[in-house]
Amino acid sequence: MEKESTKKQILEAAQKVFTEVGLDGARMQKIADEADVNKAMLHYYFKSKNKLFKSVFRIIAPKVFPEILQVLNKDMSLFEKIEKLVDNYITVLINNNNEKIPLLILNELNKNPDEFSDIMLESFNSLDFDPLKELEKDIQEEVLAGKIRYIDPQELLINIISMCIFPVCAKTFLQKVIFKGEKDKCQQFLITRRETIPKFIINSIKSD
Amino acid sequence: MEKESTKKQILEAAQKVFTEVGLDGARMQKIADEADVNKAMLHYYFKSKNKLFKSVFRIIAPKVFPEILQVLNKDMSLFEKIEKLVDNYITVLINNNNEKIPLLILNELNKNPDEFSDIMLESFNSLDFDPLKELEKDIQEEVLAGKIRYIDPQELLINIISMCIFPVCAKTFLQKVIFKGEKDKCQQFLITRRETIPKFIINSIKSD
DNA sequence: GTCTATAATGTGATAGAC
DNA sequence: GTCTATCACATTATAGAC
Repeated sequence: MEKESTKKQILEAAQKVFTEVGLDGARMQKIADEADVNKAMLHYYFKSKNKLFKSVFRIIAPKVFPEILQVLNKDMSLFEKIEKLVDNYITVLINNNNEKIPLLILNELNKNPDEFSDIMLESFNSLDFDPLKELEKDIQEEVLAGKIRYIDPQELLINIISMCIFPVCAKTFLQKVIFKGEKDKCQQFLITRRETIPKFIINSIKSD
Repeated sequence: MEKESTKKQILEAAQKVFTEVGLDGARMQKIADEADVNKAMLHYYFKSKNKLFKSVFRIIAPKVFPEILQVLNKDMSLFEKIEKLVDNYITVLINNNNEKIPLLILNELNKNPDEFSDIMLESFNSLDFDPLKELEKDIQEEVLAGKIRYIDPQELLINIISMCIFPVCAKTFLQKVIFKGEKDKCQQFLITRRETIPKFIINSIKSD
């Protein structure tokens, strides 16, 4: 019988280290230290570094992608859905534990598509509805009601996600280059995006 | 006297390997093989792996950030500048040699801000004008002319960059999850963004 | 399940001949 | 400047006692 607490400690420590320095940069000893367990325990529970990473990946991947999209299946107007979707993203990504997750996922997906893109797809398919179909339906409705111009649902979704996620991935860059070292202003900017992003998007698609 | 061709071969091979697998994932032997030179040559010319990486970083960083912004200093209308800026980004990023550069930069900037953010800042400061000030001026003009609503220049610039760069970073993900494996459709989508992004932005800021 | 000790390997870096 | 040979070390992984 597994001791769940040890396993959980390892997974949490591993997530921390992997998000900080990536798969290649991570050291098993560092993870063991963070988890406050013996290094041999890592192999006892997860066999290898790669398998440990996969376990972490399976936990974090759905957080920043399909889970947040649940809101698109709710009983709301398109504009409300956009506001709530952005709100969810900013809330999740502002969290210190989560802000480095997107970059880690994009990276490992890029270096090893064969190994990881199926995991992403699985968690996407675990949704009990198709976000793009749902979005298309909402868009059609609002177009018919004369409230918005038509926009391709893929374009809309990708624009929303880009504007939510990219600035978080580029936080270090923004702080230094765009906000000239004023970290507070940068953080404030990211928080304010809860309002500015929906405004920017809705302005773009609403009928004149 | 240095033999320039060898040095150049190494830098090109290093860029290739580093963009593919990152700093930690890269192997000096692999770089030597790609450059078709002896591994000892890498140390002869660049002392260490870290210094080689820094040399590469100094070359690639300006490509995706300050160089492209030159267009903001041209004699064009705000709308024209937006169109040209997006066009430049898509052109550069569609190129196979460049598409993985943004992710590499964001990553190493994140893992080691102290070491790399100054390099980014230097290349930004090498511009002979301030892109944000210039953008602010253009925005003010168009607001006075009644052509657009006011938008914070930082917000505008970051939105543009987000929508140009993020989908390229997330290409593997988009291919698999959003475009269900249809790579051609995904590539077509990225190319079409030359037109859809400016349209999306201009629609958002123009006066009703 | 947990630990120590150690094997097995990979890898950045250098010395020294040419 | 270029090469071969090799060092020195870090790191994943495992064997085996408790």
